[in-house]
Amino acid sequence: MARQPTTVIGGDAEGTGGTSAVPTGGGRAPGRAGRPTVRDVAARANVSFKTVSRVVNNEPRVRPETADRVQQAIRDLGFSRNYIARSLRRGVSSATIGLVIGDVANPFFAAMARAIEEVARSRGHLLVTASTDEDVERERNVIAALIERRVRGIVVVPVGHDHRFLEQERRLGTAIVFLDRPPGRIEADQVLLDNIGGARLAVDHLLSYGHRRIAIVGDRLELFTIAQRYQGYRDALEAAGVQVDLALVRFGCHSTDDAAEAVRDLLELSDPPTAIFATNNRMSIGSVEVLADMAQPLALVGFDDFELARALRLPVTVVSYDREELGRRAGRLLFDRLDGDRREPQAVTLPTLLIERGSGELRPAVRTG
Amino acid sequence: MARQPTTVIGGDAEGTGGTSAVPTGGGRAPGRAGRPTVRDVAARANVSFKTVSRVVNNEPRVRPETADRVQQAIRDLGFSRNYIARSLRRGVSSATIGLVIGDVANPFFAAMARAIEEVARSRGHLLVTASTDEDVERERNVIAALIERRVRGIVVVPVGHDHRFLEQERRLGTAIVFLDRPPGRIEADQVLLDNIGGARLAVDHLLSYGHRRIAIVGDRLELFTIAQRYQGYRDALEAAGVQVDLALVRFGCHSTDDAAEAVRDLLELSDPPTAIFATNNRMSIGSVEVLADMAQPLALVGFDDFELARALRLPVTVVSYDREELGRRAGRLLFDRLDGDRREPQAVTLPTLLIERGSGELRPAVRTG
DNA sequence: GATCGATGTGACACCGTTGTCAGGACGGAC
DNA sequence: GTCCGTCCTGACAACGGTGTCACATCGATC
Repeated sequence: MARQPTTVIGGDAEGTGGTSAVPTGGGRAPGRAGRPTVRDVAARANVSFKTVSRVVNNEPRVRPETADRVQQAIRDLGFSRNYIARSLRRGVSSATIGLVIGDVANPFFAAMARAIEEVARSRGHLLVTASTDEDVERERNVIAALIERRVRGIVVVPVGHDHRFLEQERRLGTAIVFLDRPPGRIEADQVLLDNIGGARLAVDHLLSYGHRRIAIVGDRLELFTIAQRYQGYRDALEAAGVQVDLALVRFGCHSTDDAAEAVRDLLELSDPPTAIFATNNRMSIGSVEVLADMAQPLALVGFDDFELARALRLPVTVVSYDREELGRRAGRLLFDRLDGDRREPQAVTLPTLLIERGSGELRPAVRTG
Repeated sequence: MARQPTTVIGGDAEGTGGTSAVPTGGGRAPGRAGRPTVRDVAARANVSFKTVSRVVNNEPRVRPETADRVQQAIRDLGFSRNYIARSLRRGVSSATIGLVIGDVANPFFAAMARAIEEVARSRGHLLVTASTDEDVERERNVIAALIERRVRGIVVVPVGHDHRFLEQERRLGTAIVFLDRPPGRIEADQVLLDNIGGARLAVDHLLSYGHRRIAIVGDRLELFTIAQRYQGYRDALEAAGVQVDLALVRFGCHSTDDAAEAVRDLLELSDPPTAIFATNNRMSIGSVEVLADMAQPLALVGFDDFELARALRLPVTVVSYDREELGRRAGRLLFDRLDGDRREPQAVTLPTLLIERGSGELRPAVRTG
């Protein structure tokens, strides 16, 4: 190792004064500046550039000795096939698919991204992941950017409610699969979760432990998944002959703090709930922070599992599901389309599962009014 | 909405029998099959295809009326510029950069990915993210795939210990920045964490609370970051005049369960530790699961913060740092290079920070031997 | 009225591959 | 020796844009 690179701790990388360029190293570089092309390799191996192409693509009908010479030249020059030119010529775009999600840093999306990447990898494709921050305009921009780059397909967790602009794209050959939320105003492939069934599972569970006053805490009701879970909540109560008390319905919470606040507020009611259904993991976490400090905590079931749910002071019972499977199914559907599947748009709905950990198995406390 | 898409719950998407193709819709499609090109637009707008190119690129010197006509034709045909062709001609690759990490589903990597994506976005670039699963061969394959696609630069959290194969790529114009771990056998830009300093912070903290028998629990010592943290541990002890007791040194744990096992084992020693330094968040979680059940828990400081660390039964004191900043710095360094920065390879090291939550502020229990 | 510069547009080559087709070398059958 | 088929190789167009250069038009200037 020649010498240590300049070190800068913290701060805004002060210049080091040095202006020496990165050493250009030994003379392997091809004649012209820039990357070696098939022609450079051809010249070195004394063949036509078409023959180089044949070798690179493992086409038959190349004499072994010729192929060896070409391979050697490829190694000598550090040639790497230009996928851009290849894609252009082939008409089909680079072996790349796009993923449009709310935020990669959110574990929910990250798990799906990983699963889709895995499917893509098994098909020799790379994955371009773009975050929308749940912003409709960004969604459109990002999708346009992916289309300009001619990705072969796009998996999208949609934000907007009008995706007609994608209809034409689909006709032109870009496969599109909607994930976790349905498309707006077009028919298209979609992979969703059984939100209604999952919510029913949660609420039925609480009902079976004797609860009748069950609160629901959730994010914005405009979000498809949240609306669905509310639906399931109402269905379960109705089926049990319990009337929905709107005083126990709290939507519009976004952060864990919002949820904690809502729960504290519920506890102040003259006729407080005995159980809480939290419609996503942020709601669960916010709720459990309040409940865990109580001598006789309310029961709690959350939708969506989260790491450490079992390590908390009050281990949280949740409605869980397979995040990876969601991504995997979307990925498979996408590649099926690319393989020429021409069936009518498919809608896949994945099941949920209740995991008992304690918080959901608490019985209503005896009223000490 | 015409009719509901076919619904399939769970299982392996049984065929629906239907074979009707997605309707091809109204006649807007260009003359030939496939996507409209500049030539199609030109024909419709009665201009040369070069003029279309001018309009698309906002070049000056196009009469407004002409531009309007072209814009209209673009809308009519649903034209989207082919970035692949553009890239080929421009010589510079599509506005895309690559990110090579262990696993997107790991929150540590996901946070960095998000930060890098944000930098890329502000520069009009998209991000291709690829996971290596910490496998050396996959690392090489993935990097080769990125290079074939001519990404403009690559940020890599390296696995292997020999990256000489990248030296030539860098000469040929691909910017490369190493993140979180240093490159092997080449000099290159790198953004690292102050692992040694962070470990000293943790151990000094425990020493200041009176601990002398401090155990260390960690993953494989071959991992750069773990080795560095071990170094910091030894430095701190040495500076305090405490000799390292190898009985308290436990490496090779990978899962949280491994860590819990190691901690239980440490407790069985005839002269057990009074405190534990966990070298990453899995180790912290495994340790805290054991400690939280003790009447008089050992003190614990972990390296790397994790969600809910404060909501656990025993809130965990950690050495934290800014994951996003790690990614951001790497992204900025990358784009600086793409902007023509020719300084010698830079090494940025980011600082760490101790967050007190309780577990690290426990004093040694009085021996009741 | 000729000259000039600015403006708007088009013709054409080129980026680095792959697809098509043509053709030379060689061996076997007649 | 001729013919044919197989095997190997090369010439050239094409993919869909961008860069360069040339040219037509037009108003201003002397």
